[in-house]
Amino acid sequence: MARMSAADRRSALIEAALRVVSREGLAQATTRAIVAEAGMSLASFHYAFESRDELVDELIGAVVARERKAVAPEELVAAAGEGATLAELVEAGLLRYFEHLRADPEHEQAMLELTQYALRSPERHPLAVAQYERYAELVVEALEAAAALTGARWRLPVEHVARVLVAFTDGLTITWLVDRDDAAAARVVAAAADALSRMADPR
Amino acid sequence: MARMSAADRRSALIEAALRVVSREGLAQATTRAIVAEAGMSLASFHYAFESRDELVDELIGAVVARERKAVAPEELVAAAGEGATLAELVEAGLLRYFEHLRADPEHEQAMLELTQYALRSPERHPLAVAQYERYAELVVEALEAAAALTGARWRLPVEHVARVLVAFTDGLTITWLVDRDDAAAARVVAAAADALSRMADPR
DNA sequence: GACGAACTGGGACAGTTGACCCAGTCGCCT
DNA sequence: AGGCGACTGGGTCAACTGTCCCAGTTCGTC
Repeated sequence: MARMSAADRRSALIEAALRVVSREGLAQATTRAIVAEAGMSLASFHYAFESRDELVDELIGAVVARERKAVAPEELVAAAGEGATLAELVEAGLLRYFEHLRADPEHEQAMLELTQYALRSPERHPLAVAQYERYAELVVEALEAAAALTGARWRLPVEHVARVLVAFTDGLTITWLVDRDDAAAARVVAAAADALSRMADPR
Repeated sequence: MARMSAADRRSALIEAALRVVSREGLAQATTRAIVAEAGMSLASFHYAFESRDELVDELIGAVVARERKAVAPEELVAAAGEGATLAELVEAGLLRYFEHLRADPEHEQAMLELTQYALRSPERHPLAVAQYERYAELVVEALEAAAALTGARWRLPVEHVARVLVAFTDGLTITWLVDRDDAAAARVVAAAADALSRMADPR
């Protein structure tokens, strides 16, 4: 392996770890599997990280930090049409997320596993909380943009609406990962969009 | 350890395994941890089961089979009041589930972990599918009873409605396990009940 | 009470895993 | 060019885990 700085090595290992976790699950993401994926020796691992636990913690932090807006509101308007209602916009956004899930199911499965892992120990629980706060944050932006675009007003604090949407999204994710039923997922999306849009007053 | 039949031993081990998984997670549910919980020796384990994998598969089957109606419709009527609407009944049912979740979060977390474990290997995927089919089945019964009690009629096949409700329930579960925010959970419940009840025509 | 089969306990073993150590090599700075 | 600190590779270790074996014990049946 070529020489690289400790910082580069850390991120290379984190990338490799994410690939291993996605492909084979967290339990199979041993130090050896990760360094093999990254093409390094075991010593490099412990040169860059104190322990496997430290890497997993960083991995969670990294995936959370990288989580990007799945939806740019402008695109949604393009997708949903010019005079789209709030419900239509929300539905278009959920469908966008669903496409993302279908394109890379293993990634979402990895996220779920990382959440569960974090939930298992008190000192890591905050990582899971941060992960979901990040989700909520992204959703808040989207919901505000959607309301602005349609002239609607959220009747509840938008953070509350976002939290509900995050829950719906999670349910959609798990159930689809289990049954891979696209039509059923579409019904969840429609119901969620309907419920969500009722939390706002139209313009 | 007293003598017991292989069948008794199998179920005792499965019970013990469920306790270990709930308390410490699937990864920590080693053969030794399980027999310690059951108060047996390691040899008894492999006398009763071919392998740890076999036990885990049986465990999934067992928890799925044991999954009982969380809600008896009559109780819900009592809880929601005599002239309750469909939406109120659905909400009462969801709240009943939520109380169950609050009373034993570790159990629901264990169920989630078992699902994810099953999702990870093709030959076990059907176990997860069966698990969710069982959930849907229970929900179907409840939804039909609720519709009958209020004289409402589901506009979609009730199986479709059930699948949506299962997804909402999962989302509620995960997000609450993460943030333990009861008020936020109540909002999810209300939104879900609203969305669901719109899938029916009132009497 | 004797007998065979069912059952049990303790120990053993090989494979895996996280961690680490040390001798060596490389790249940068002076 | 030389030196020093950063980095690397390979080997090693103890702990843990799943599995298995075997000598012994206990139970139901005759």
